[in-house]
Amino acid sequence: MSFVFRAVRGTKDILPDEAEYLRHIEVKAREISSLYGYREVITPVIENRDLFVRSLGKDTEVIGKQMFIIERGDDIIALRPEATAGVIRAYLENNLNSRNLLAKFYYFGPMFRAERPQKGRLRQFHHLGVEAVGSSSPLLDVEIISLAEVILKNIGISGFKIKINTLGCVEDKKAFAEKLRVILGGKISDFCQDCRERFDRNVFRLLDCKNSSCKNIILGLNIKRTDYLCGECLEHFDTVLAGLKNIGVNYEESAHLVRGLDYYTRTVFEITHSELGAQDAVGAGGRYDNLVEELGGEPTAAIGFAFGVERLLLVSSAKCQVPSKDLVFLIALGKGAEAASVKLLYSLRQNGIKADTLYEEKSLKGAMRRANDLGAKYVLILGENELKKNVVVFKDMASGEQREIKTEEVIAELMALAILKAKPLPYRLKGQI
RNA sequence: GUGGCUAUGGUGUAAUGGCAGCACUGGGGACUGUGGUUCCCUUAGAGCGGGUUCAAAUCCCGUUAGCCACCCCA
Repeated sequence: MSFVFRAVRGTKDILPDEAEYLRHIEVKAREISSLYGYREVITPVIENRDLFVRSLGKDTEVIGKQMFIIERGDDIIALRPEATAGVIRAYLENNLNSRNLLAKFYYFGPMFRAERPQKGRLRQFHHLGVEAVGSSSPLLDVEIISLAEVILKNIGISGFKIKINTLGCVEDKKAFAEKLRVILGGKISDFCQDCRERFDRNVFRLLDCKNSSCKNIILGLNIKRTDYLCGECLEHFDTVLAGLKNIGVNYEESAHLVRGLDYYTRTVFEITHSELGAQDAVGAGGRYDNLVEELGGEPTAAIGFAFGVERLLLVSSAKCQVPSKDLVFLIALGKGAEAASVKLLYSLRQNGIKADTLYEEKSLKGAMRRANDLGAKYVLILGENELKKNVVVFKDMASGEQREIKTEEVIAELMALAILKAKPLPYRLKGQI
């Protein structure tokens, strides 16, 4: 083949089969989020770069290496690597905080990170997430985690695992980081190269290093939550766990679970799926009680999570049936029948019946084969013979039975078939049957 | 970002330096205006750029992309 353009590195086309499934996930998630009282917010894909630097943390990898930057004059704009910062920006900019109510949002959209692509890791991918801004109640932590679980179950995904931990409030985090640096500082030469680099950037990361000798050192230190969390944070976490048990959410406590974005505080969680390989988190989230203040608002507690939609798509147990309307396939035979069949085709659609036809000249056999391939429920055949008699042939593909129906009665007869779920469109074309 | 593996019709694959083959899909036919099964015919291929060789899908270098692990994260 000659030269063809290709999708840029790390991006991919979502073709109809997959798109249909993606939208199915989206619709389900919307439905359920709405049941939980969340409403959609649509924020721009581009934001001021500093918004992300401020919220995610300047030393994080996402900020340091992975942002797509657009410079225009003096403006430095970034393609959003995640949505939470933008949602909080919108919340403050539009004074949604002024009513002093809990604000509950959900969102769906593309995110961008210039990472090296891998399975489950794209440069443009989609997040489906929720944020609840304005309460530090542990019941809200429970609600958010439950919501994540309910969405997964309702889109037919099983085999996932919810891991949960608490990082403590900002003061706790700060104190713990200092303490860790003191404890680990002396032994830093025993750690792997990666850990030595992480020591300054994000010392918590040493706690979940996969290197076995690092792991052993950490385990040997026997670090307990009670050593570094304040009473309030401990109580908060206990209430969250009790709340999850109360409504039957299965989780796994993971003392070493940490997050790579600076804004997280207190409860953090991650949902993993074993079918995914190295990039095994299908979703993650947590509290960020400090972020609203960090972005210029009053101190306001908040929590949220996001799913990686493409990762949900990779989970094979998720490949459930997407319901779709049954198709009526119209076959016109010969030039003489063309005008009448076009009229019939448009009338079917006007009446809410999913209908299609063949635009290329084909033998009846070829046309039938196509109807079969498309999974047509019924076939209508309109040729010279039928035209003369003012009828169409109506064939049920499953039973193979067929009969003639008077042209003026076709629409009414088809609409009476409940299986087609026909609902006429409100705007009517002229001259239909 | 680091290390590694891979790249053959639309798809999945075979051929270890010597005629690019198979299956599926697509198109046509057997079956004149009736689909699914079966059978027959048929279209279509080496990511890109160099090099070695009489000869390269095969060996070498570069590049691009995908994948795996790390890193990071959803």
